[in-house]
Amino acid sequence: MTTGKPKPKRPHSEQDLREACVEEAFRVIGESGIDSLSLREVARRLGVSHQAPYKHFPSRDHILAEVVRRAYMNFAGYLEARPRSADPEEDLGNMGRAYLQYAREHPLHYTLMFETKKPDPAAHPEMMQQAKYAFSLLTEGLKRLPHRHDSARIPAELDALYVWSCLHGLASVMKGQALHTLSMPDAMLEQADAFVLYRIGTALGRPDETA
Amino acid sequence: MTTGKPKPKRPHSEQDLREACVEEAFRVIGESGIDSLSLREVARRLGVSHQAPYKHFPSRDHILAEVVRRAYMNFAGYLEARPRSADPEEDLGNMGRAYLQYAREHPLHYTLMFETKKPDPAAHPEMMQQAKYAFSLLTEGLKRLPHRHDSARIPAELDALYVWSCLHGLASVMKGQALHTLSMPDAMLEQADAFVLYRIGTALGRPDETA
DNA sequence: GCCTGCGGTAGACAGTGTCAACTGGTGATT
DNA sequence: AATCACCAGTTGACACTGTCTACCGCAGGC
Repeated sequence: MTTGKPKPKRPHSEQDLREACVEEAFRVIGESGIDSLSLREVARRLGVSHQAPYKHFPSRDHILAEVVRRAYMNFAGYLEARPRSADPEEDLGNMGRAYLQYAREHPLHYTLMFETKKPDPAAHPEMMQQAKYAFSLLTEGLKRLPHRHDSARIPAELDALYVWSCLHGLASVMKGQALHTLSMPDAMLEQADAFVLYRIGTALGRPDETA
Repeated sequence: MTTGKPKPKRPHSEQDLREACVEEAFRVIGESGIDSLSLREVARRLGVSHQAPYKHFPSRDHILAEVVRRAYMNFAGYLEARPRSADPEEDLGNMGRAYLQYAREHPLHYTLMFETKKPDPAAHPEMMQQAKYAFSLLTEGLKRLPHRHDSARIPAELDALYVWSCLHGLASVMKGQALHTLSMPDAMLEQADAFVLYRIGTALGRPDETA
């Protein structure tokens, strides 16, 4: 009887409207950008009333927090799926490449994690849980490095912070089209990833250099 | 006669309403955050009609672009006011310290420059002009460095990009309270600036180490 | 003396997030 | 079995936003 209804999208088959909201939110953000995400738009696309999503999320920030949380999850999964290497040095390089590659291939997710005016981390701890985990991957990788001259004095977390700063800074800078307006030639930009990783290697005391 | 009017603020004495708008916008952003800036609020505070600012700015983005442009100007000025040193190495260190210090002391301006969803750089070239200038300060500083083993092959812009990535990444990471939720102890955070600068020095081949 | 333009006002419109009240159905309690 | 509570969803409002359009007064140039 009611099968003829031309619902805008699938009638969110089961009671998984919450799930559908999050997915649709991702889609909207991907199409129209982060700040043009509106719960009303999401509801409209899902063919439900403008207030329906609020039965599953207390506020706009809460749905955003969930979206960001999934971005962190996705990111951590990507880092873990990097080509593994028995050599800690090389493995860390793989992680660095994976990091920058992720930022380039999934600018949407990356923006969500780091660039977006996030909905107050303190208020959404479950969101930061995933962030913690992703960061721990880097720290663990660094702890596996062969001992360097200063490794006794320098905690791995500090080096993790350094490496993360470099990677995040580069990814962040590359993503914005700032560099094009800074008239940096494309040929140089293509080298950037490899070069920054090279410099990081130097900073950490690449073994084949100190030997 | 009309002196008794309790105008919300000064009656923007001259025809410098445009100027007053920008200043008030800064104030609003400082108080309520970047995205709660509304031209209506600005107009209200200035005691003019909600449409008055639009006589000076075509759109909300245009006033934001002007605000961001001034942030860049302010930032470049701060970098230039750093303690100067005849030694290029030390001078560059001073610049790095100034960079991080600015990010810490003027989080509002820093956010405006780098974290904010900016109003399409391509559409507001005068905004990016200031950005270019600030970046050139760094590049020039690097070009003044004593020649290193690879300075022939590596253009200064690439190293500028590396250094900027590190600095921006660190500043960006430190500004968000992400690190506190990442349970990094305060004592470590206090060392972060100096440590990252130290690592950058190593990466660039600190002279007293290669000698 | 007119007329044009510029800075300002006032009113409308389509959006938005969010609050409040209502509704229909389902599961548990009595 | 009847009742009750709750829960997902609906509708309607409110205040707020950016932006469009029309209006108004007053300056200066012809």
